[in-house]
Amino acid sequence: MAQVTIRDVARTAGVSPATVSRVLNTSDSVSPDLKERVLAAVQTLGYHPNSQARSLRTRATTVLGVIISDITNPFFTAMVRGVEDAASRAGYSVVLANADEDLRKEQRYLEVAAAEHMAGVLLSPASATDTRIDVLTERGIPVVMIDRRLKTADVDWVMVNNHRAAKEATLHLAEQGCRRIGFIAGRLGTTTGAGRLSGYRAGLREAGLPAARELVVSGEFRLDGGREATERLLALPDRPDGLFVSNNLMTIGAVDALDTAGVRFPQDIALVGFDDMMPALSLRSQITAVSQPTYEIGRQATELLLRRVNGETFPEQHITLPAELKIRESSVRT
Amino acid sequence: MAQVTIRDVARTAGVSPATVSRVLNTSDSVSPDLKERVLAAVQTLGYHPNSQARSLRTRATTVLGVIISDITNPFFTAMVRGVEDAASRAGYSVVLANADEDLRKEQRYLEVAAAEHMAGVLLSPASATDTRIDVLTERGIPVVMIDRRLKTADVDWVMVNNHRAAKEATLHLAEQGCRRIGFIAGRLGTTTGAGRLSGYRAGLREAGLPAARELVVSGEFRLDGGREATERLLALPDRPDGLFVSNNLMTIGAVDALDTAGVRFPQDIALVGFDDMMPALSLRSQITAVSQPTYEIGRQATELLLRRVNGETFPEQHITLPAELKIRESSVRT
DNA sequence: TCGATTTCTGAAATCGATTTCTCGGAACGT
DNA sequence: ACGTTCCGAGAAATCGATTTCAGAAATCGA
Repeated sequence: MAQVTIRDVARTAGVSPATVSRVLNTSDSVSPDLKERVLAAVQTLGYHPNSQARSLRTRATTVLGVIISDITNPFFTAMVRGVEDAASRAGYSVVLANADEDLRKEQRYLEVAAAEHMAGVLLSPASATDTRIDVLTERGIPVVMIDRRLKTADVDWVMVNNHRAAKEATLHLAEQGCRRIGFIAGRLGTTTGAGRLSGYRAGLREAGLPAARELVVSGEFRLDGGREATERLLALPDRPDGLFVSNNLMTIGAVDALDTAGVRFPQDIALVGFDDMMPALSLRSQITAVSQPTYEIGRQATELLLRRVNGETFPEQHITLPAELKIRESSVRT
Repeated sequence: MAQVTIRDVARTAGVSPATVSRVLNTSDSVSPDLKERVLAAVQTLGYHPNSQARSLRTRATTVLGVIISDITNPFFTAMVRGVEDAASRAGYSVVLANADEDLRKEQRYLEVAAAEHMAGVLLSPASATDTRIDVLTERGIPVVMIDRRLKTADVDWVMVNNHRAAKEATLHLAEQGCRRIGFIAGRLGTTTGAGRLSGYRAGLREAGLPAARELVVSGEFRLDGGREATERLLALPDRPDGLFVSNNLMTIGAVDALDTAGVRFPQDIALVGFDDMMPALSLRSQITAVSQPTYEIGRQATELLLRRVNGETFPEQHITLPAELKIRESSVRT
């Protein structure tokens, strides 16, 4: 119940607090005799240093924060695996916070990260323009963006080229003979949402297809958003013959809507998604999708962040990892 | 870059640090004039109190820790939603840690929670017998177990009655005419794993069915674990005619194995799972499953924890929430 | 052998907040 | 009008660690 402090250890070991600290932290030489007494006292008392007191003094912690925008999206949770592995290898712990695509919550967690003096933060911002990371940068806490960029701050990031990947996916649909390709966009306020949309448009242009405004529907990056958007596309007088959905959860919603409407793929409509589906969906049907190296994004972002944390200075880093279009049944017309 | 401290605020406001603290925290009366000057200084300097210094002094934080055993399991992430809502309503922040069913990682995070002096911790222990929460209880940090119990400590918990739910599910399969019901168990070292197994056995007994040892196969609470276990059951000379899978991810693996082997459900084998599947799987086929009130578990556990955090003392609380067997296509024989 | 250097250790300062203690002046009662 | 209470605000102690500083002892060199 009562907190065991360094003074208690010092007293039972018959030394000063300074010596205890030296034994536990520094490589300063302490006589073997005292060292042993200190370690014994630590053992018997069950002493754990108070990390708040420590980091108040040293101005350093070994905790990294990860603020993601949707914890129920397996894309993010897979990425966190990469983060945790890289962090624990370097002796850091990782705490997660779920901003839930909500700017207010996000800001709250950024403030928590600052107040707790976290060593560094990985952030997937809820908005490319409205998210403010000043509260961290002002205090010298390094930030690395993952998956999404922030347009209003110069900062490191690690992600895939969403524009290019979306363009490729669109061209693939065109090659399959699609003439009216519907696009289900996510939050356009994020760089992923916007980048994928512009990639889709570029793909249409390159394929020589007209860009019909009614073929683009946007919604939240969630299952329901995908379902509703698909329903709207299916309600068009001239239905699309191809469909590109720009997020994994939305793709599941889209499949559901297609099933409900009795629209088959790839026969009636060729379907391409973004991000690997949770394994579950692959059971329903093999769905063509842009696959991102999620684990690698997490790992590399963390290693970059740790270099900043350790005080290395180097120009802003922008790491683009390759995304791969995995062509499967849902988009291939025989 | 440089940290703005309470002294800086005090200096620019022309008052003492004590007065600044009083303005910001207490209800102690401060003359309107000074109060205004302090608030102005806080504004212009962009002062954010250092929460480490504060909690070093007050011995209190407003951060709750949630340590879960598998962040990629949507069961847990749904539960976290309930936690976050209840916590933020009370002005607390939530940080997550992923122990990954690994006792060493779990212990590390428990130590982090203790060292960071978190206000309270919600824990879903990796083991019912080997997880040690002393590091928290010794320091007076309240802990509430969620989803899984700990046998070695007297502590509050919130969960469903796994034994009863599993028994009900088994009886349901028996009612559908199954005579040889296979059971895919999860980690038996957890109370959920063990409780579901004992419930299955009780169900067999009550239905008057023999308990064949070879019909029980256990594995990790993961997709692969479910797939492999199912393959082993299908390889039996006398195949089961019913299958009860004790976890959601495992159920997905089981469906995959059944598909691959060309075994149809419910025709060839009646199937029941545990936990709601991620929405994705419901597309594949409507699967009968024991459904848990995940959000409620998170919410109630958090409210319980917050009562402890606020110093209320009351006897150990054990809250059992109702699980519901949702009967769908996969188990119903016509 | 004696002074200079190194090694080890403890006392005290420090990190940034909160809170107790203290004291001067205003308000109050009789 | 005088003594007592109350109130507001600053000085200083405190939380639990690390780190600088300084001094005693031990080691070294000539």
